[in-house]
Amino acid sequence: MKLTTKGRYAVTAMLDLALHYGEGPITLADIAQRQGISLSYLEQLFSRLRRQSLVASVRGPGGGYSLGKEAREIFIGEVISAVDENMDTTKCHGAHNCQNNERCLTHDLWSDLSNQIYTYLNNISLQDLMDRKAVREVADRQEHGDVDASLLDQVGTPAGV
Amino acid sequence: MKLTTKGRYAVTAMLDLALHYGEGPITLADIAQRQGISLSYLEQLFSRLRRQSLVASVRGPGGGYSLGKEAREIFIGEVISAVDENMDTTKCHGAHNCQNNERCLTHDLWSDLSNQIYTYLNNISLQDLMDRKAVREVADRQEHGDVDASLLDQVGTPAGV
DNA sequence: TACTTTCCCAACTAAAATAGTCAAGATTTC
DNA sequence: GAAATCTTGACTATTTTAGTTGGGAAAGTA
Repeated sequence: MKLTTKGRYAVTAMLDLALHYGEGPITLADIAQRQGISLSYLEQLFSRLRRQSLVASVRGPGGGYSLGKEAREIFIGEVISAVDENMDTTKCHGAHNCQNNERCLTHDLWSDLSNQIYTYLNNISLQDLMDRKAVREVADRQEHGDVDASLLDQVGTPAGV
Repeated sequence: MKLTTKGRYAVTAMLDLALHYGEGPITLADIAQRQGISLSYLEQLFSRLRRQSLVASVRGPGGGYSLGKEAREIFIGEVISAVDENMDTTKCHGAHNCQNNERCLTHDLWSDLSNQIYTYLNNISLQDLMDRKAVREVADRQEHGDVDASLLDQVGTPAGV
């Protein structure tokens, strides 16, 4: 199973797009700055998101990205699938050849778990996230940039340290 | 989040122990052969399982490993936690400093997902797995070794190919 | 037209994690 | 004392992650 920074970045960036809906195309540079994600890395991710029609792009000055469909029609699972190849936890990716071409002892366990996670993430839309109070608070903070000055010198410190 | 071969191997090996309960200590060599896992790698995993008292060991000839408590008291989540350091999906591992020392946009999403997975895996015991029909079938197959001869030359082929 | 802004794309790379191997040793049984 | 088994730590190859680099193509603006 893969649920890494790649998927987190993709969902975060998509949520950023959703939160700025109505302001015209949003540039990756804006997202990169607001969400603290490398611009070049975002470009890679958006290349995949675009291929899945999850975002639409406009080139040139004033251009940028916007959601490919409505926020309530885009589900987290889709976004993660678009950038990470799979969210399957089985070794054989659904085939039943995990061990010597036969099903391994725990095949169904991982298969069930995958379904569980998949169902969970495919029932949460970007709109659902936007409706959450905590998300709106963070978005507000990012918007007005009223960051406590005492924290500014810690920018760039690895998370979790 | 980490749900990789390491965790899968650990659960599979523990389930093997559970299935052979009552036969005295089981050697890692047996498990390695039955489940197709490298012996040295199993040694690493069991070192951690033993530190968490999930297994008990007996040295010397006739020795091996047995479950540290009853199969119905050992939960999948425990086993995975013992070998993988964490199954958290948040970047900050529960702290709220994901972005510039503040909570990132999607913190709660990953936090909720982690709880979901954690709850799921901590409600399935080894005994539950043993009670599953599919598991018993695979165990039977492994026991009697009646492997289709046409498959034998495919042993060692990478899964999923 | 020239210039700038933006998306687009492919190749490269450093660091970390994964999935092991290898070598030595400690216990116990026979 | 020899063999079987666990125990430990260090080493290693491969893959993945999380980027960087460098070029381009399209579109708007002067």
